[in-house]
Amino acid sequence: MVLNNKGKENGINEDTQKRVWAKARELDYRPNIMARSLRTGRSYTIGLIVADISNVFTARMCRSVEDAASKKGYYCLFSSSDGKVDREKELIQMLRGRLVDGIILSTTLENNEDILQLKKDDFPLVLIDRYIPNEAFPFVTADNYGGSKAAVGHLIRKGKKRIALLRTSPSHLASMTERERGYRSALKSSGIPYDGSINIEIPYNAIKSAIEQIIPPLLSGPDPVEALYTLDHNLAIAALNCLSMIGKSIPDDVALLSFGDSDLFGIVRPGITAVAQPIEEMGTRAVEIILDRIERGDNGGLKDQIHLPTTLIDRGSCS
Amino acid sequence: MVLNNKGKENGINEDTQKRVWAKARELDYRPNIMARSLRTGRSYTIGLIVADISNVFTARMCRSVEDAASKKGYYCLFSSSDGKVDREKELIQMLRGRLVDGIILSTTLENNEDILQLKKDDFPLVLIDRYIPNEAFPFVTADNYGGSKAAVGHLIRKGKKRIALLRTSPSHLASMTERERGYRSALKSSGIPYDGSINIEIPYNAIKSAIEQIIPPLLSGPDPVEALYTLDHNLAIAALNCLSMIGKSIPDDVALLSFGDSDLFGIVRPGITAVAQPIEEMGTRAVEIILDRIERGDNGGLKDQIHLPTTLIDRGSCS
DNA sequence: ATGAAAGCGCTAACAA
DNA sequence: TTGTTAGCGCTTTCAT
Repeated sequence: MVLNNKGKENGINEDTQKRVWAKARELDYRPNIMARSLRTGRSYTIGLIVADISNVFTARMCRSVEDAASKKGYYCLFSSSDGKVDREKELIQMLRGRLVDGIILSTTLENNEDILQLKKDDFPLVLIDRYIPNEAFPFVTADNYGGSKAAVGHLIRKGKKRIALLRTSPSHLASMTERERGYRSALKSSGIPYDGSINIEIPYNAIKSAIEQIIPPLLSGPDPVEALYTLDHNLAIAALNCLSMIGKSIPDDVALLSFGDSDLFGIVRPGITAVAQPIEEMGTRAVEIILDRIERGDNGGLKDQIHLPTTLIDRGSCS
Repeated sequence: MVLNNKGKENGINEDTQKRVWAKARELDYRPNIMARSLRTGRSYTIGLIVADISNVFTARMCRSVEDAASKKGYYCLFSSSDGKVDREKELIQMLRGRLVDGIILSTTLENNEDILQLKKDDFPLVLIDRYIPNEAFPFVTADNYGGSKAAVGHLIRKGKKRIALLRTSPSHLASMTERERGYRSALKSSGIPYDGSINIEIPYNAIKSAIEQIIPPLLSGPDPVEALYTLDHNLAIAALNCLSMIGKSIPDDVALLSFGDSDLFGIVRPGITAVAQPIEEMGTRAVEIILDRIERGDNGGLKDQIHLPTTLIDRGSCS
C-alpha cells in the first residue's frame, strides 16, 4: 500500500511509511508489473498494431498515440503486422495474452470475424486510419471521401479533365475505397465520364518499378492524361521521381496531386499540392476513445466513429 | 504440457492430448502470458527505447529490430524517451518491471550511472546508434568518425576549404561528437585550419527557425562558407529548404553534404550527397547480440562493440 | 501416464 | 493501525 502511495488512505502510520520506503530503497525494490497485472487484470498498457512502423505517416501516428497515452499514465506496445492478416491475428492474440487494456488497430482485415471476437468479449478496441465501415466498431480516420472529392474538385477547377487515379494494393481497405469514391463523385459532379483504364492499382511492395512502367504510357499516345492523382504519398514521391527522370515537368506537362502529405512536397519546386491528414489528432482521439472504454467501461460517452477533416495544401503542382 | 507442445516428451497419451486440444478450442482458451512470465521469468519480449519513433531514421531502425526479433520468436516493446533522461530512466524501470528479457537502447544518457545498474544486475542490454564509448556496454552504431572523415574529405577534394559544420543539440552524444571529430580530422589531414566560429549547434526542437537565422550570414560577408556539412539529415532538409527560399543554388552558391541519408535527397535536383547509415543492419546486429546474451547467458560469443561502415552517396550537391 | 500441489510477486479482503 | 492469507494462471516437481 505504501509503495503504491495508498498508505494514507489505508491508514498506515507516517513513520511506518517512511520505514517501508527506506527499506525499499535499500533493497533496490522494483515492483513486478506482471505480477500486479496478473492480480488486478489491468496492465495500463495499450496495444497498437499498424501495418508498418517504418512508414512516415504511421510512425507519426504511433508517436501521437504514445504521447496521448503517456499523458494518462498508459504505456504502448507497438507491433507491425506488415499488412498480413495472419500476422495481425497473431498480434491480437499476443496482446490479449499480455493483458493489454485495449487495442488500437490499423486493420488490414477484410473479414470482420476475428475482430468480432473482440467485440463479443467486450474488449476495448478502436480502429485507426484503416477501419471497417459499419456499425460494429469505433474508429478514427481521416475524411477520406470528402478530402478526396475536394482534391479532385481542385484539379477540375484548374481545368484538368483527364485525371489518372493511382492507388496501392491491397485495394479493399476502406480508407482507399473511400478516396476512390471521392474521385468518382467529383468527376460525376462535373459531368466528366469515368474511365476505368486510367484507374490503376500499384503493388505496395514494388511502387518504384511499377510507377516507372505505368507513367510514361499515360503521358503519351493520342489521349494523354492531364493530371496524376495518387491515393498515397509514397506513390506521389515515386511519381515525382519518375517524372523528373523522364524529363517531364510539373505542372506544365502534367499536374500532380497527392492524398497524404510529405515534408518533401514543401521542398521540391514546384511544391506538390496535397491533402494533409490530421495525423496527430487521429492518435489523440483514438486514445481518448479507448481510455473512455477502458476506464468508464461503457460506450455511452464519446462519439466513437470519427471522420476527421483533411486540409488541401495548394503548392502549385496543379496549375 | 499438451498446449505447449510438450505432450510427447512428458509422456502424455495421444488420446488425452487430443481431448485437451478439443476442450481448449471449445473454451477458446488463450494462455495468459503474464502468468507464464511470472512463473518462468522469461517474457520473449525485447524492450526498445528510442528518442523519437516518429523520426524516419528511428522508425526504420525500429522496424528492422522488430523484424529480426520476430524471426526468432520475440516480440518488441517500443517507447520514445523524447530525448529526456528522466523519461529514459523511467522507461528502463518500466520495461524491467515488465520482465522484458533484454533492452535495446538508443541512449540520451550522458552519465553511465543508471545503465551501470543494468550491468551490475547482469541484465542484457545493447546500445544502438546513440551509444556510450567505453568498455562497459555492447553497442551497434555506424562508423561515425570514419564516415564523417570520408565525407569531409570528399568536400575537400571538390575544392571546398571553408566548410561550416552544423550539428544538433544535445551535443554530448557520442555519435555526434565522433562525427565532429571526423570533420576536424579531415581538415587537419588537408592542412585546413579549424575555425570554431563556423561550427554551429542548432537546437533539435527548433531546427527550421534556427537554420533560417544561421544560414544567410554564413553565405554573405567577406569570407562566406563554400560548403554546409550537416551532422543530421533533418538539418540538411531544413538547410535545403532555407537555401531554396533565399534563392541560393546548390552547388554553385554553396555545396551541401549530409551525414544521414533521406529519400528526399535522391529526388531533389541536384541530388544531395549524403552519408548513408546501414540502418537495417544496425537493427539486425543489435538483435543478434542481445539474443546471444539472453539465450547463451554469457558474452563470450559475439563481438559486441560494433561500428558498421557507412556509404557515401555522391549525388552532385558538392561540385 | 496422470493427478496434486507449490510458488512466481502482487493486491485486497479479513483478522487482530 | 498492522499482520495474515487467498488467489490471479501458469510451470514444474513430486506422488501416485
